[in-house]
Amino acid sequence: MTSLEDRIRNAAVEAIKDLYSQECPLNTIQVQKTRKDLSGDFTLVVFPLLRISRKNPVQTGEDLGGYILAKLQDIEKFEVVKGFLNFTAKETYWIQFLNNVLDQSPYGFVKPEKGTAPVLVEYSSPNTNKPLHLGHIRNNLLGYAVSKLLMATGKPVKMVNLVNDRGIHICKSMLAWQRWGDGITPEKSGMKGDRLVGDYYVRFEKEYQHEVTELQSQGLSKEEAAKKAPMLLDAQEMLRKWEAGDSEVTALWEMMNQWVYTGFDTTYKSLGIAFDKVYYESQTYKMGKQLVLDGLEAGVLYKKDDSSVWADLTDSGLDEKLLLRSDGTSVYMTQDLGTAHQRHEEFGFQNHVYVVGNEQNYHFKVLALILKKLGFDWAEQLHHLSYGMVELPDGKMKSREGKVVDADELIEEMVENARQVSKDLGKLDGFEEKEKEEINYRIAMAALKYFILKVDPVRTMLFNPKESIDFNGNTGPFIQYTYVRIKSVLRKAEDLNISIPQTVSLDVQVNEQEIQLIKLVYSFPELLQEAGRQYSPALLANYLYELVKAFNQFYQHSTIINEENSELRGFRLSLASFVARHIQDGMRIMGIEMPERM
RNA sequence: GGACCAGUAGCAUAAUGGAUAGUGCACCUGAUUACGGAUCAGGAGGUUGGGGGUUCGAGUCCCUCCUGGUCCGCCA
Repeated sequence: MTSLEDRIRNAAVEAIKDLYSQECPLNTIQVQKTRKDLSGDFTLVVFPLLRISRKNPVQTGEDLGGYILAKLQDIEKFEVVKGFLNFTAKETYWIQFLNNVLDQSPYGFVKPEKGTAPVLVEYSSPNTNKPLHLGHIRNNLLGYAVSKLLMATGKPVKMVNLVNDRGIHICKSMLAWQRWGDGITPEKSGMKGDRLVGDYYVRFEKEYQHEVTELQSQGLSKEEAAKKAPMLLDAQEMLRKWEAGDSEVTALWEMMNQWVYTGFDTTYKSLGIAFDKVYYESQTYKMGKQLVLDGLEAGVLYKKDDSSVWADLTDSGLDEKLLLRSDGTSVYMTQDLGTAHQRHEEFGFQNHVYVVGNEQNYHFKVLALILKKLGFDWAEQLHHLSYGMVELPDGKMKSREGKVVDADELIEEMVENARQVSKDLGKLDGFEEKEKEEINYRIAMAALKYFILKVDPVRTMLFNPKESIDFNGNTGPFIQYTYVRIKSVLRKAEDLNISIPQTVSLDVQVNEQEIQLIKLVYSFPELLQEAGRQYSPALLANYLYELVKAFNQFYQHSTIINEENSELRGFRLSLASFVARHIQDGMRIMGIEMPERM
């Protein structure tokens, strides 16, 4: 069925043809939702058409409004306010619309087309030398939600993770563990593996600073001291051994990385995220070299006297970028060129989304430019989903100063808070302990996830632990609460053997709140598409909040079960039941699960 | 030094170039012997960082300045 907005657009084109004898392209007709404080549902903006009509805005609006009203049966009336032509749809139009979507589940989602190339979403991408923190949480939640969002708009998605499991930072942890670990393991210490390894990374930095200070007191400059501290030299030596495949170093590296992975798995599981494929930099860090050599041969790259290889990006207003060191080895950029190429060969992706913080804006700009230089047209299909940092009320997180919000600790803190609120309200009294825990966990994660995802990704966001655990207002638990209340009503209906109709009568007298609710629902499919286009779960989050607010208004205003008119009661039950499913489906995109009671 | 991003009530945030800039928290006032009050209704709070420009119309686009952040490594 063509949407009413589209039919208004088409009718407007015809009207202009008939009334003014002019051709008017469809896309110049602007139809949008009417502001909610004015009467009407759809607004046709008249201003751009004045050139064609050669009349004033009000007269033009009247002309078009009269024509379109006569043409479209679903229009009840129109009104011209200044240069805006506002149409009101008939109530039966909305009820009919509801009837059409009642059985759609999930409503508004587009089924994935078979045989189309996937969208790759790379996210998480942790280093294996320390546990995940709040910044990673934003990354993980965004990556997962965007993936689900794209799936809901009909795109097949592959979620991939690129683990940075090699390099000097891992060697630092390894070295410190070797020296001071005394053979400790996660099992012996009872610590999560990623935490244990992270502690030795911190230990390294601490001891290293001692050495630097010591050297400085012997008269070296700060820079020299930082370069010549024995521990750093040892770590570098360890990295060289690792690259040479030294069996002892490799064994240590494998063992400690494994501890970290086990720890990460726990955190990933708490966050409810997963990947279709995991890449490891230890296996990809040499990639891309051949691409660069090919580029060199083709003359799009160049070699300096010391035989290092560079891309000249000055024609794009950027710098020169190193791609191969003078000893012929790859750098980070080279590796990313290689993995992008490999993934394109492997998946033939239609798009590749990189969920990476905005401090790497330059990197991804350069990545695309170089791929383009190398002759790969699909460079344009790469998209850097750049998100802002998460700051704390007292400023930025700083790993070195220990000013980080640990992911596991934060999650536990959120759960503890949910426990407290549930306990204070006494709503879970009499529930089994296991069930309580599950509910509190869902509430806690809803609070955390929603708090982070409702903010536009590009923004630097402030994470205030005190506010994030708020369960009122524009929060995840508020949305869950609305869902739970609906479910409670539906259970009650079932107990009373009141059935929920599959279709509702067009004759029911609906009220303002009900119409408002249906109109919001009507706008969802387009909103979902827009959220997908913008890679923005925030749009979805804010829609869902609007939706539950509208439902709460309806719920407060009208009785459902106790409504005496059975047709009206049926209508309200169908609407409520539909909204419950709709909320659940929408929240699931953001990785948020609904409790049945709370 | 160069480049990129952001700046919206006390705080946190929303707004395909469209109407009187929405919303939450906090603050004030009301509503219930409840289909679950973790709710709803109402109030107060704004020169959208400053200035200029484009447009019928600018928080949104352009220029400029201010503030904050990030990047510009033979690190990843």
